Amino acid sequence: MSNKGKYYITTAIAYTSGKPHIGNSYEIVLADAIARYKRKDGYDVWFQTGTDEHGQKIEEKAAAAGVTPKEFVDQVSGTIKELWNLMDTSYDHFIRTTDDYHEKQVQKIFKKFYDQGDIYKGAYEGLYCTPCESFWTESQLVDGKCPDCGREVIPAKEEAYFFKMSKYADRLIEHINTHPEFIQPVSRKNEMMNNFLLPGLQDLCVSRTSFKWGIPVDFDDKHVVYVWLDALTNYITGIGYDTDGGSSEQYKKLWPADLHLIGKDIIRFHTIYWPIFLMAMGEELPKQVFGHPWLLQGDGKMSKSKGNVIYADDLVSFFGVDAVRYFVLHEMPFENDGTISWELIIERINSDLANTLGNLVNRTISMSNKYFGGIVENKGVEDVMDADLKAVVSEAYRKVEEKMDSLRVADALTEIFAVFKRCNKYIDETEPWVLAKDDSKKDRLATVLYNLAEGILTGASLLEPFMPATAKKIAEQFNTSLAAFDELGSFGHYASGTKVVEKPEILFARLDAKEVVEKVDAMFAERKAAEDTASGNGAVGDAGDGASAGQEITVELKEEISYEDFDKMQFVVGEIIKCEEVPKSKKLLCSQVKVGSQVKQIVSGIKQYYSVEEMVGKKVMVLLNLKPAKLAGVLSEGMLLCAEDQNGNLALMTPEKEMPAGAEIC
RNA sequence: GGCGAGAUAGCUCAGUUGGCUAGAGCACACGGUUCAUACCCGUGGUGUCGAGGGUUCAAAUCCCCCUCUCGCUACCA
Repeated sequence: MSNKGKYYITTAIAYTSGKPHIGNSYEIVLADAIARYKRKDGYDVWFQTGTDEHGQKIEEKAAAAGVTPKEFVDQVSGTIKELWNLMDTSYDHFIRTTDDYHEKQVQKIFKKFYDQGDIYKGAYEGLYCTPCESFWTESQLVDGKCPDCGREVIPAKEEAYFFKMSKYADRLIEHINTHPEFIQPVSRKNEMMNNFLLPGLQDLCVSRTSFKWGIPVDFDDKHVVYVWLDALTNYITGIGYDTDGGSSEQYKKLWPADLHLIGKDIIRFHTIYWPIFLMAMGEELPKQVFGHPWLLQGDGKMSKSKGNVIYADDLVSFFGVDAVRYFVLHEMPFENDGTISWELIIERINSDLANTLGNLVNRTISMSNKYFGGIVENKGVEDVMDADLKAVVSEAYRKVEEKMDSLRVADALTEIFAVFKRCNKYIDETEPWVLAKDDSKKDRLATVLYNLAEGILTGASLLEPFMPATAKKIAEQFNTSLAAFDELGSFGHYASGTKVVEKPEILFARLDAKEVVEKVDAMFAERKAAEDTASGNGAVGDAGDGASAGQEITVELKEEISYEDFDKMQFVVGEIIKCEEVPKSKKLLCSQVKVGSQVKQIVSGIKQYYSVEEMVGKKVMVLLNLKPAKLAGVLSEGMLLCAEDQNGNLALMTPEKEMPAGAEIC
């Protein structure tokens, strides 16, 4: 096999706040298919994945579970690694951001940035906008005020380090413009350009003091490194990068990465911040970042509280690894989100895997046994109708290669299955059962079966990167091994005279949709019941099992305030006497609220949860003396108070007994 | 509000720089076949190519406008 050079591919590292659902697991399978394909295609592949383990959210989750953050992430990271293994993924290195070598380098990188002036300590005067919870630099202020809300900024409560993004912005814009392949799909490129780069990049706050679970800034231990700076560098620390110039041979060989495979939600971090960090380090930029779409659950929104979240390991227990790999790879289009549901998976398995592929192997093996005692021999008795089969089979590799080169993995699979479909058609064309009745056509029959075996094995060899176990099983049934890609252009590499297995193994059994769905429902019901019981006992520790239904909300305590602070705020009961949608806004409702003798106009972002009709007549809790502000051009003279759950659902606060509008809340 | 993407057969989608009777897969119906996992092969669509207008010999494909969906972003006092 020719060596086509190195190929370094990464997935995003998974955040260890809980068990990833099928939408997240999709990425590792996609990356694995590409990695296996490139390996087989003659590249020297390095495939890296791992877990992202720092941050406030993890600190909170660990506290809620009553364990240390490290214990928490050890468990979740272990779960994720098991899941990746279960999916039969062939990663070369699994990095954890809590690994020593990684933490050490992150500290050095941070220091280097600081020493060379890319990172500076945030100034103290007038640079923090409390309501926006945002830090601003002098240059970002508009007329000396917050560029977001236009109000006064006040001295920052906490110091922080900032990265001078703007310093590298022009270089990045230039790079993106001259490397159209850098951001895939291209529609994402425009989003990044129009929303961030062209309007002007803001400096990024790259340290935190509000929590401890992170990599400490070694020269200022009040601070921990911002998780994204920490996480992104895994791509280089994992292969031996050293800030001081002592990078490993492996690093020198592998960097820059050929492909960062990530979800479309984190494209911004990978195409703006990461390249800029690399520029600041003086390293090359990755060749390509592909923000893949998501697999969304079709039958109703996936939600933990409904207990219907689809996990990869559940799917595997029902259908087997390769069926799940096939589904997620096949169902995912290039640019739009894909859909997943139990019914869709069953349909795919039945039509493609059981009918087209499984049955093809089965009938071919059966005929070889029935007619020739299992010996597949090329007697060389050709017919004109063989030409087309051979053409389809021999052309397949080239077609698959073309799709894979542009990362069209789903289309590559379709090309492979075209081979199997052609084989099925060939059986009908040649009618082996008719040939079998005529002794003089014995050699023709043998040739037909040989051609079939050859076609199937070529398809199986192509299928190996996508469904490794299945491909191997097929080869075993034909008592041979899978072919290398560079053999596939010619027809006839299956050794004539090989004896196939006597009893064909069913590769994929046909499934009864109704039966499976019933079992699935039963499983979910059982699981939900078990969780309800568990949460009834007050057990909150579900480390590593994101399927938990009744998750406790972690309440983060804010700074203590005095009674005077509290007394400054004026809460009253208000009655909504009129309400209308704010034109040209997605979330805003504008209410006229009767507060005692006067009426205030208040704008609230609750359109998603309340209709205009529902609002009118409601008695609500109002913060009356909040400084008026304009929202979407409409004046708002106060705030309606709401409760908000972890999913962002809102509920208005109303008095428990009838109270008049204007009643003071104290 | 800003920027962008999309709206094609029951479902999921292809349709290159405008050009022959608008395609594929799945599902469905009928026919054929029996080696095989009730499987495989063949045949079957009168689809207003979201609505309207325009450019052109010719538009799903270009332009304008409208409706709806989605993404990113801002805003959710």
